[in-house]
Amino acid sequence: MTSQLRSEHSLQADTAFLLARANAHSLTAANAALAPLGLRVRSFSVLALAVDEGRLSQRDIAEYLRLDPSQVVALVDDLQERHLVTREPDPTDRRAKVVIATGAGRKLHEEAAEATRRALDAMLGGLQAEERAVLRALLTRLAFPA
Amino acid sequence: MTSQLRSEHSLQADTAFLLARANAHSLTAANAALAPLGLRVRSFSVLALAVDEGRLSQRDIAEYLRLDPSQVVALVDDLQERHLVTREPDPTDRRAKVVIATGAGRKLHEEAAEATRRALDAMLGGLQAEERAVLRALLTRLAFPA
DNA sequence: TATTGTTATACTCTATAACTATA
DNA sequence: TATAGTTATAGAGTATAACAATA
Repeated sequence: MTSQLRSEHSLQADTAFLLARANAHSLTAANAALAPLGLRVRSFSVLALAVDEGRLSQRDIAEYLRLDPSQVVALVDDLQERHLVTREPDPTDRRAKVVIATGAGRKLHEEAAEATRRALDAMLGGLQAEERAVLRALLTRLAFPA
Repeated sequence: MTSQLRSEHSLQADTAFLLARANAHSLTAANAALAPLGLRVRSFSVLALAVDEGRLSQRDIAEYLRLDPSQVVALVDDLQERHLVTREPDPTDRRAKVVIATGAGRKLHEEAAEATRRALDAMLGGLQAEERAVLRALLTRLAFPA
């Protein structure tokens, strides 16, 4: 790659481009870290929500992860076949199914969370703790616009 | 969506997740802004590099955009068929082809850059100028690790 | 031997429409 | 009439291997 690739290009000043490239790095690292556990970023994300206490429906999960509800079906199917989550009926709405992690699911999630944390840490290695906090705060506002 | 989706979840503290969600918003907005011009984010990015003075080869473009060289072939094919770019032989390496924007390509790029700028502006609406600069600086370091 | 562009192929992700059962 | 989950399908994006021309 020529040295010009690190500067002088209009895309370099484009926040959307930087966001895409940073995300691509992050995705690659996270998927590599999760592969030995049989997970990918998306299945890990669903598992993480199932571990939390929110008792989320598939619809909730779809909205939170910006996925189509039909995609969540396949992700939950996979996790359920591996006995990592169960679909429980929502007592207040018989249409809805709440996704809950099993004991095995919680255990795997712990390992997976640690693996992704290490991968992210390596990627953020050049940033001070305060810079990381600022980045997280700014990204939160972009990720969840008012 | 329940109110719990805005907080209390482990993913909420995960910078990689925030990066992915912010990027998804950004991609959706940019693709929508580019659609009337017959471009998508990836073809726009290739066009933008062709407009710059770097005289980049397809290999350079692939590396910069984190694409496989074989994907750049298809993107350049499309732009070339629409007479927005040309492939010029590199005098210093007969294997390589330099991708250069035509006059029409430059004109369309100008419109497209303005459209994406507006879309990004809407997305960053909640951020002050200084916050935007900080975000851009931090993302640059993640996008182009030393 | 290694690299550039290319073709081919398979897999993942994204987007949409339609169906069923419930609300 | 609208919503939750599901099925199906097509298009976009990602990843890999192999080949010809050239370095």
